[in-house]
Amino acid sequence: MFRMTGLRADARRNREKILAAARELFREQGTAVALDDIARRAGVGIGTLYRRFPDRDALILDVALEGFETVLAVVEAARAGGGGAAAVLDETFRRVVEQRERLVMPLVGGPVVRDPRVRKLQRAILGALEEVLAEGRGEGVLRADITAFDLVGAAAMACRPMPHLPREAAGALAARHVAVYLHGLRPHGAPALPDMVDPGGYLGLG
Amino acid sequence: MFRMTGLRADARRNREKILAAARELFREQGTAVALDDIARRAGVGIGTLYRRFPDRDALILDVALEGFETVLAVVEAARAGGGGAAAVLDETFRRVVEQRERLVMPLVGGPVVRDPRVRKLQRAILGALEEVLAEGRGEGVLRADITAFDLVGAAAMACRPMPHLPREAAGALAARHVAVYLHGLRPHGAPALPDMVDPGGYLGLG
DNA sequence: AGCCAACCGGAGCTTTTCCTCCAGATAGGG
DNA sequence: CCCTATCTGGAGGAAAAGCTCCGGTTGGCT
Repeated sequence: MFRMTGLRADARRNREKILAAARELFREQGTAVALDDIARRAGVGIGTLYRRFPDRDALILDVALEGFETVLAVVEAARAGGGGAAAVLDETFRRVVEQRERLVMPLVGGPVVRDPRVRKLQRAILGALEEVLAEGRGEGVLRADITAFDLVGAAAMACRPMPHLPREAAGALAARHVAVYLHGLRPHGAPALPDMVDPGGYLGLG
Repeated sequence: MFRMTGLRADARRNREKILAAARELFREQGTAVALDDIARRAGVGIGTLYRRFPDRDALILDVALEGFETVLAVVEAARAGGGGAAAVLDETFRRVVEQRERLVMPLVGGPVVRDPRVRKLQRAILGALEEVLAEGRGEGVLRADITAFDLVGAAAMACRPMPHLPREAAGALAARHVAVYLHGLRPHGAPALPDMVDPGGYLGLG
């Protein structure tokens, strides 16, 4: 039989439940949330959580990794879908908003920032977006001074947790925001942007 | 002598230090952060924190209140500055980004949402923005389907904490994002927006 | 079906956080 | 400068969270 990972089926299921609960609670209360609460919301024992994630940072890291993987998959799927650069960006942001509750990249200035797998995913995401931008500039549908970093930042902002709002309202807000932002990316009559500052490394989302 | 509040000078100073530390830590780690940590970062004893803020919710509420007050002041100052609606929005968002580290409205679906002072400030902010929008539509410089709620949401997104980035990089990112967003608010060639969903109450930022 | 390596849950010990209380310090009016 | 109402910091008991360990359960191979 095909094994997705080296884990047994029940273990894999529980791992997913824990990650889902962690995503929710990180978004609602931040990464300082009690691990007991995460286990409780996941419906597993605390021992199960600690077996799979030796400490808080390991859990944060895995949540972040899945988030970055999802983003990369979204960008690649949008590119594979074809169309011009504008269409690719539309599709990318549409899917980012759709999956924003999964895109929890806890934004912690800790071990996550230094993890090589995270950095590799970041490079892949930025690289793919840069290619899209290059195309778009060639087609004249995108202003020239936008960087891939701007786009990742925009995605991060649109994915901002808003746990005080009903889910659909938060989703609608994000979708509308992104629509305006994308429209603002067009070169026609665009005023100059403030200077970029080197981010020096890690990019994080919601 | 003029008393800003009923507090003694040292008490007022410490209150500010505690709020500043709380803002930082809420942004970095979320509202579940240990209150001891907040007192330590503020450089005051834990007793001082508890005397001023009887529990976590009181602290969260006061941080939120100051944030909403700041936003309202920003909007009103921008309107007082004059110019057309577009200029008012430019100025509003410029200052929001400038003060984004102070605009911590913890986004917790708890007591904050129900506090009457918070709701009053929200109404004032939304009301002021609606007037600006009405002007802007009259002048033809703003697309007609944008709501005040969209604008508050945009501000919240731009204020998103990004503690993993150097401060200047995060600021530049926010400023550039807002510039693109504002450009996207112009009606020329704008595609239709997704439908709005009623937020049902509380609005929160950063 | 039968077996066993892998996994589960939570009791329970340790560490941290919560919160109260009060002896000593200080602002600021007279 | 002195007095006192107000404020401070941190010790310390209670409560919660962090973390480990092991008896019992279960998936999945044969």
